[in-house]
Amino acid sequence: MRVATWNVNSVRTRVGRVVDWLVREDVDVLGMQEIKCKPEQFPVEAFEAAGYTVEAHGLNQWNGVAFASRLPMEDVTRDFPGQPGFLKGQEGPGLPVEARAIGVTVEGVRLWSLYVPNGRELGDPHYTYKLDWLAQLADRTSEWLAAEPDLPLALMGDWNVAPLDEDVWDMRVFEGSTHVSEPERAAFRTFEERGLQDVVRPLVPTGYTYWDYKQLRFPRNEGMRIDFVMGSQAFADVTVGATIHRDERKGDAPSDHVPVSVDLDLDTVLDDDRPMIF
DNA sequence: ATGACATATTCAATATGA
Repeated sequence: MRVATWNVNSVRTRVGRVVDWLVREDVDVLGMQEIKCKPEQFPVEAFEAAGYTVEAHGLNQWNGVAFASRLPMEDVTRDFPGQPGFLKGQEGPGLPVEARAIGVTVEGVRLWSLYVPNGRELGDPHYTYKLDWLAQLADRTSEWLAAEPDLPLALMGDWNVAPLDEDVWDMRVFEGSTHVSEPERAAFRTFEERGLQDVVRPLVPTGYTYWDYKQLRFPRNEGMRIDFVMGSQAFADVTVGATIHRDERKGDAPSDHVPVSVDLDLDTVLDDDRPMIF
């Protein structure tokens, strides 16, 4: 089974590219971020014509996440429990929850498509929101894995954090900026402490997943690695391949992010106690 | 110092992005 994540930066603008890529790359399940539309505006027909069904979560022109799958999707969950909300100029609980998380189960694998808040600037209320959002998600991750230690689970999406210095082209440019600050990196590492691991980096050690549209960032390869597939041990155990699809940043009207895919071998048997039958 | 570039929406000017 091939699973992928892609911040498409408007699915209505990108529908042709996205569906072409799904078919060309033989992708079974795609988690999208920044669909930038409501479910009723989502171009489902193009996906269905290619054999995919869609589960979308969008409230307005901002944010928005979705799954497209050619395998059945079960247990569709919009928002994660305890997901913090945001409203400009206001603080505290009870704020509107943005469309930044959707979970589905495919072939027994639990998948989340996540669009982590940007943070805007250090000290901005949106930065606090980002850290709270990640902390709450980490707590849910702990609870999910405590309940089901052998669950193949992946949190995938646009994390809006560059965990390592090498994940940006020049750390000097990011001095004092979001995405590389120690609190954000600590928030990201929390997921590793709670039992998840980046299943792509060991297989694809270098490469960016995002290049700004401005200032010739892509031609100069001045990018950032901020899109990740964070898998549980059971998910990592069945991961047999990974690809950052850099070529999707080329050509007409690309997203500023490229897709990241992982290949799972769900027939892999790792249980040594199981009798072998030939 | 600003904008660049791209996307959305009350189609014009603003919000958002990383």
